[in-house]
Amino acid sequence: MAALAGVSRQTVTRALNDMNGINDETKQRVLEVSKRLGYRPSRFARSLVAREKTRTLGLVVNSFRNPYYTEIAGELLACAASRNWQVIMASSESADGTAALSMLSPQVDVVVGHFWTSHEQIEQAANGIPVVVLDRTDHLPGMHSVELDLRSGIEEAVRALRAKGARAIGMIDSNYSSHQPSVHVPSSRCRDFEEFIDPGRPKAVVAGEESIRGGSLAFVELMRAHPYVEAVLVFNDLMAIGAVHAAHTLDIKVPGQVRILGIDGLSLGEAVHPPLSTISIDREALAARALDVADALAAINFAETAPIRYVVRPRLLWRESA
Amino acid sequence: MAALAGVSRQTVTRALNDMNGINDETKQRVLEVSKRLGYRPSRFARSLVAREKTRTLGLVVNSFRNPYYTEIAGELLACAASRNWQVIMASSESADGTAALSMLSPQVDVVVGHFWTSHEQIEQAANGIPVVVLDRTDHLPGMHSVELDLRSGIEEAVRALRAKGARAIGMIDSNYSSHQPSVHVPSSRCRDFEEFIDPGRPKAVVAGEESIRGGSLAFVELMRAHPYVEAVLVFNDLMAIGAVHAAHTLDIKVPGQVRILGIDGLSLGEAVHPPLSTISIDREALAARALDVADALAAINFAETAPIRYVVRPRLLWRESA
DNA sequence: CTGTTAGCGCTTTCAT
DNA sequence: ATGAAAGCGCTAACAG
Repeated sequence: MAALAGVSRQTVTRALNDMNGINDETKQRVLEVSKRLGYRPSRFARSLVAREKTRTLGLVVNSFRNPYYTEIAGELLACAASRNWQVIMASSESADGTAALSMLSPQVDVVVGHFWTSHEQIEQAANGIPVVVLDRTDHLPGMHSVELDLRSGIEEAVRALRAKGARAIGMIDSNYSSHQPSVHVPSSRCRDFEEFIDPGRPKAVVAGEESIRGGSLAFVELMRAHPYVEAVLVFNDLMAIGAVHAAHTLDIKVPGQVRILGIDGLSLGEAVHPPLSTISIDREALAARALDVADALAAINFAETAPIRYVVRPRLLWRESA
Repeated sequence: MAALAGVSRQTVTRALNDMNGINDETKQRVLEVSKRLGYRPSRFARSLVAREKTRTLGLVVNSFRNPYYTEIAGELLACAASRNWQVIMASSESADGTAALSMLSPQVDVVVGHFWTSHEQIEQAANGIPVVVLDRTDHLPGMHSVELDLRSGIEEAVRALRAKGARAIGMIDSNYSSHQPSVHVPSSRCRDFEEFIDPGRPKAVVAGEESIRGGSLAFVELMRAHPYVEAVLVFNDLMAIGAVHAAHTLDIKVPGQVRILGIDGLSLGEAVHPPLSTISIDREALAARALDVADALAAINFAETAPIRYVVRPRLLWRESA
């Protein structure tokens, strides 16, 4: 304690926080001693007595390799800063996020993130801290959420592609949910898609890894197996960019021969040729809604409440690839 | 206090942390009451008394739109998790980072980030918290740092491009440091580059915005002004990807007519055609060194020390564009 | 201007 | 198995 080095507890506080009611000379002396001793006030004790407790939000980021997630993280950080929240992040790179969640839960007031596991597992890992689940199309009982109405976007997209003259429409899905590579478990995006396609037609669906390369490979496979397709809906923009590259390699004209439509609305999509058309997700709104939930919970001091739910609607962003 | 609702303080603690030495029945009763009241132990008081204080690192991310920074953030997060650090992030999107720094400083033990301002400004915003400066090529007096020896990488690159037969080598620089668009203030990457180019030759340097689009525009401008260049070093991979696109549009063969070499080593560079050659920065090492500093500081309990400095060397990654 | 007292909300230690 | 007391390191409020 720096108090030993001259004065009393309180005077040290006054000097370090430069409050008034202290002799300038004593202040200098205290500051000097504290520096010499390398003294640092404990942030724990400080926040314990602080009148206005700092509000901290935990964010579980799925992957720092997919710009979709990092852009959401960026939006959330910006939004959080403007609303006076601190953000502690953890990433769950291909794990299910519950590990990250249970690391975070003791340090924060609320956790926001993409979680693909069951309601029960999330609740258990949350350890009593409220969780805001992002981006699920299905609703988890008893959890706050900012959902995504991709279904309506996909319906609109299929209709629009038809209107543009595409007769056979295929899809490149993610193989993420398929634990054995041999059997494909359709993602919910894929299930929505299949529902809006005429049941009569053969299904032209191929799955790949969620990356640019995965999209390329899947596109090649799709065109080999179903050469008749005139439009392809792709699980996300990253894979769609890969598909555009593959089309270029295969010398297939986009959108002349095949229309390619991604999902996400990444700005990266502007960088390929032709620029990627996509079902665009309003990530700014997603972040803002998540913070709305956080603010609402803070207002009632994080007491138990009925789940707060928001839905964000995507919109079609027609660039050139479809 | 849930103690009012039945038992005493400690019994509540015992129940909530399920410690032993408590009747199973009382425990259940306490848990039930605490849930009904929506009771949450204060994380502030908890961390105050915790034997092992949680170590928290602040990370100032420059931009969530440039994968270079998000990938570093990802590496840091992973590395931090494995070494038992929490990470609080703030982003400084195009601001100078001191605002983010001063937001973070009361909440963390040490701050890591890219800072382009002066030593004094950083120190002031840090408010006594140690700072680890990343990626500067110049050294800031009295600050811990993980520096980047880009100079040697650029020298090697210029030499290699010459060896591959490129006679005139141009550069696309960032206009970030130029506050008026009309006068170009060369970045340090650019100054290094110019030093390794024969002083006799006319300088073929053009500056643009740090984005894919900025790279495209700058490439077009460069080829118009200096049609004789046979190789181009680009400020970063994002801009280099733009340059590759522009070359495609202008029908310039890469690497046949012009070799294009980026800086950063983004995996995104694999996604363009031809795949981008680049001066690759080992982001994993960068993150690891930053955490080495943090660990060293934690070991001496964040007392004042002489600056700790690491240097990370880049390596040339020859894919196909150069 | 400075020092003393009283908590912040929890956990640990020691009694019961 | 439970309760009482002490203290984590700080700051607010009051005394001197």
